[in-house]
Amino acid sequence: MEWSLDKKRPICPQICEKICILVATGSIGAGEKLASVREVALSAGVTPNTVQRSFEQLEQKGVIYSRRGSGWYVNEDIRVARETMRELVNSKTNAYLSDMHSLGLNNDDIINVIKEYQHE
Amino acid sequence: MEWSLDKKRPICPQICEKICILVATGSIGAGEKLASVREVALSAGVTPNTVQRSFEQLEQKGVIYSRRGSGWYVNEDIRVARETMRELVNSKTNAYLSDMHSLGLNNDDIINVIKEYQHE
Amino acid sequence: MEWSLDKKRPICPQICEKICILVATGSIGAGEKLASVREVALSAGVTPNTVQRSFEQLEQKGVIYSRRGSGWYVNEDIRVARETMRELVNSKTNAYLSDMHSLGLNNDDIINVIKEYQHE
Amino acid sequence: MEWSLDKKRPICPQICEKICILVATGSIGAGEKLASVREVALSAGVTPNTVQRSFEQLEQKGVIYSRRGSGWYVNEDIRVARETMRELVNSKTNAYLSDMHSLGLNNDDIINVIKEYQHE
DNA sequence: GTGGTCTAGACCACA
DNA sequence: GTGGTCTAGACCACG
Repeated sequence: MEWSLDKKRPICPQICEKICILVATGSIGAGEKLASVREVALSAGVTPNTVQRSFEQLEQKGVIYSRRGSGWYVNEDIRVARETMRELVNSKTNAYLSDMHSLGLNNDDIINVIKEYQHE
Repeated sequence: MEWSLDKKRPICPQICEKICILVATGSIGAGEKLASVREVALSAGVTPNTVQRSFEQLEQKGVIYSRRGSGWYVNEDIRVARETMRELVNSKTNAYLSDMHSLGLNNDDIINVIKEYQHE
Repeated sequence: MEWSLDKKRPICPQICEKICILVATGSIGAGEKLASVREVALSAGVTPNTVQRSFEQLEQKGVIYSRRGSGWYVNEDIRVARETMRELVNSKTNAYLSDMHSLGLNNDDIINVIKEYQHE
Repeated sequence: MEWSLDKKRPICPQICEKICILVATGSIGAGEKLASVREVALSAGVTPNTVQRSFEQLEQKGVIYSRRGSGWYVNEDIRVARETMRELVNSKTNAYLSDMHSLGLNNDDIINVIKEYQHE
């Protein structure tokens, strides 16, 4: 699995997001078992500690859950994952628009800039 | 001057961006003297230390320069400021689009999301 | 580690130079972890703040880079450090020769002056 | 008169040095009248305040002296100016050699670097 | 008055 | 533990 983490930004939330996407898009099915903390840590090039904390945060959100001695599993109800994804889109879009506005761009400017990028 | 800084985010880059906009849009003319570090600090409600760092970063980018005991001045060539602003827009847009794509949105989705937000 | 800093001159560039030399000469290997900001501050007898600024300046030159919560690491490519050192030598030599020339010394005079000092 | 001051470094000592050289080399003769503070300030592009302080420092060293209502004059004895110049050479050379040594260059290296520059 | 540098100490999120 | 950021306040030389 390719994680392509940005080492300049906090690792933990990045891992949370990646897994959320995998769950929300069905790449990891409901009820399915996740790779072990150690495996994820190895493949992502981070410490198991960090992966553990990511999983715990996802558990708290209700995306996954743990079974002692067995591992981590995707929750049967993946609506939480989808909702989390939607919130991510919202917050990132909000932040982006806010940034662009303070950089002096109006709504039309922003749309144009994005379209330029997409055509490249 | 109204700074309207978001205290939840790093102050330094915010000040850099604000000044950059003022220079790039001509609100502060080429060669013109900026408000002193202490004045900006007072009006922005931050420490002179923070303003100093912001100005130094802008100097290193070639947007402004300092004269000891005299003050900070806008560079004669404001193209640097314009270029810096453009780079900011680029990097932020790149990051945003990259995030949206990894969240599973395609180009049309992104445009739609943004338009939704702008209508609110 | 012995820092032997000259407290009469700005500390920040002195730390930058010392680190640069250690990297350029291989005393700290490529990819290797540096002592923490706090450790360096302690051993050098300065504030962590100052060390932090030094490291950031080295990062911006591409000599080292940081991993949040982990530490500072030497860049894999140490050519940047070597280049930075060479530029330091250049700029200081340029400034020195320029000063000597405006003090009325010609090339031979300068060489002689330096040799005198070295024999002391 | 061409002053070619480096705006990034303290102005006052630069003016002092320039005048010292003019006196020590005889470009301004012993007992001769200097240009007025205002004239120097104008031609050098600095404030009269700065020139005034430079002259006062030179007076304190015994290089020049003032006659109320008349202006500033070179001291009849220019040995002080020559001595001051020599001290400048000494201190700058000391600083330069110290810098080079901390950059890891030995005596031979330094001589070589300087010769390289002079051949350019 | 101005910029330039540093100290001392705090708080935060991250590994 | 680590880096990242900021506050508060000091001192200096310069204009």
